[in-house]
Amino acid sequence: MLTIGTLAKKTGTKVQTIRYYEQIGLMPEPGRTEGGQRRYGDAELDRLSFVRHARQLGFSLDAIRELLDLSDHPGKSCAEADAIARRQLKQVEQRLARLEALRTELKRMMHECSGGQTSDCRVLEVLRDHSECLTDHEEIGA
Amino acid sequence: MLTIGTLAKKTGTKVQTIRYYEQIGLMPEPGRTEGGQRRYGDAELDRLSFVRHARQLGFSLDAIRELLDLSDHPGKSCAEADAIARRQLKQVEQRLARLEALRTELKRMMHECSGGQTSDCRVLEVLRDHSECLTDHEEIGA
DNA sequence: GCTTGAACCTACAGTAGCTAGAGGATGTAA
DNA sequence: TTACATCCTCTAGCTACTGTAGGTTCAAGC
Repeated sequence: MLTIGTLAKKTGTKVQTIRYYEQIGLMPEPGRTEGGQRRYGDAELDRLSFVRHARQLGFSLDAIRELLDLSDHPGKSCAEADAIARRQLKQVEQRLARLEALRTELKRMMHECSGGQTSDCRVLEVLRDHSECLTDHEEIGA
Repeated sequence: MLTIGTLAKKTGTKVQTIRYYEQIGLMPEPGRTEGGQRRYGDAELDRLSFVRHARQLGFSLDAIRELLDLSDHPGKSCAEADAIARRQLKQVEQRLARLEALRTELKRMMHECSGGQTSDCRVLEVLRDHSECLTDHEEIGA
């Protein structure tokens, strides 16, 4: 039986985050001691590891909920899990593309900075001059 | 004199976002009509364009505040603006590296998916098996 | 058995950067 | 004058946590 602190350490999670996951129904309500403290078993350790691993791969909590559901029903089609992963990959690739564009523009901007006063600063000038801006009001999801 | 809606359209911002920027002090309080509606001039249009452009480049609102401050004081050293941009570039490159790693792992995961039942699903299996996880409890900022 | 102190508990507030909705007032064109 | 798009304020919500206050429980050492 693990305390919440031990579980936190084993999974690289903060204690509050575990309680938060419980609150939003991602983790089950665990057993308690007489005094009311949470105690966890291996099932919870596995589940939390799954969640954390998926988070590290950038899956949203909603996507993780779906994945956990699939995982809980071994008879379901693998295609759904694959679709979720595919969606995730697409998102990652979109972000990559945008970040690469940002890097290019940032580098260009800085490259032209003369090092003088802000009145001559290319960094500020580029930001000021939206006519040089190539994007057409796209949002940034960083 | 521009209404808030026109300003929003011209800069690709939502009306609520402009009011939000005013609320947090990023945009000045504009003049009002007798009836209390906001009216904007060119200075505000420029400032908002600057803000949006910087946001598109991934700068945080705090960083933008600093940049605006530098922009308002033409005598200050350009080095500060350069440092902010450099910090931003570093962050972008860190995110890029992480996203690239994610893409690799996602692809590997999906590549091995057989398409059968979830009980044999590699996607779920990889997520379950944290021994295969190469990262050591790093957080994801995606 | 008693003390001590780390770790636990709940509840609430705060973070970034918006976005959405309710319910009502204003501006403008026909 | 009337219609209706747009504006106003205020409040709450979103994601995914994180932090704090004020109090309780557990386990180890004496």
